[in-house]
Amino acid sequence: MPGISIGRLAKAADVKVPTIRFYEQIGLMPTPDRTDSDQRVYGDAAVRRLRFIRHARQLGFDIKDIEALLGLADHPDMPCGEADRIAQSHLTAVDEKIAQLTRLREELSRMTENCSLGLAADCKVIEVLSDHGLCRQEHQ
Amino acid sequence: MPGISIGRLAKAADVKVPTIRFYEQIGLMPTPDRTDSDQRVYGDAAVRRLRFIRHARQLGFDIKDIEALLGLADHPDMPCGEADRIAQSHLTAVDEKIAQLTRLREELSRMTENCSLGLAADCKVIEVLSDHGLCRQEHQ
DNA sequence: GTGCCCCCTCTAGTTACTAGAGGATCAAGT
DNA sequence: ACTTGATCCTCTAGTAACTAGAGGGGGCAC
Repeated sequence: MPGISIGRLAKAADVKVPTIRFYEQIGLMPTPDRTDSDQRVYGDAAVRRLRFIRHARQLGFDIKDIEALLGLADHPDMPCGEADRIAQSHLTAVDEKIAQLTRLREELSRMTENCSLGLAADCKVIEVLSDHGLCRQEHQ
Repeated sequence: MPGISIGRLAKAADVKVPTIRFYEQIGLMPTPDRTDSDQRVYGDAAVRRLRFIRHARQLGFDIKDIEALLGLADHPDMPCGEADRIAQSHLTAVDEKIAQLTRLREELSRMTENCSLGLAADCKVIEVLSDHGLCRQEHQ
């Protein structure tokens, strides 16, 4: 009675089928039982684990971090400082990325606002790209 | 008299040496002249082109877009609507990315703020990851 | 029994580089 | 002239996290 196919697991966790096989291959998902005809069979634990993974991926955690977080989720008796540390450091990275993209947005916006839509010779977009000195922002 | 090595070009445009060879391989940089001992020799045009590429990459343009922009930069007599279109669509993509990251930031921030630093069993970070329903924001 | 969809494995492709092996060449100092 | 260290060469493989495709087997409905 219990046990769902890889396709049903994929739908249950909103993850594509090849991605599940990939996660199994890299050891992020455990190797499941198989039917006589070699088809994978999953239980509730697999659904929960895969949902956890999917959610963490959507939040931008990389797979190493997810492994660590899953390890903590599997051991509720362990202190969770590590989970907090991972989430905090990811938050910092996201903040930096936002700041960087905001600076780029500025420069792109200036480029396109000044574009005369005339000939390439007078194009601000190309001019700015050609001469870094024309851009006021510093890149890191 | 004229002509610099790949190492000098790398410094002049602030790009790593292997990256230049990679750009040559994919056709983004033209194949340079060589010395008798087969070492690459570059001129001013290469410096300008590589600086253009580097700046565009810093702004997040992908290599296909950079090829198109370089094509326009090489032909100042062409209309520049295409350059504007590329830059505009990249600007839109950057805006979307910023919006998405800002939503993620919110959720991450809520996760870490509520973390009690106690046992994993009570950890908000792990709890939120385990149950998507706990997060108010929708992911796309 | 015959579609049709789902499942299997395995390989290769994506992006934009980066790292390393293994060897040749150059420029400077002694 | 010799040596030393930096720089150059080619080629292969690795990175992250999948995605796509080839080529074939299995299961269920009509």
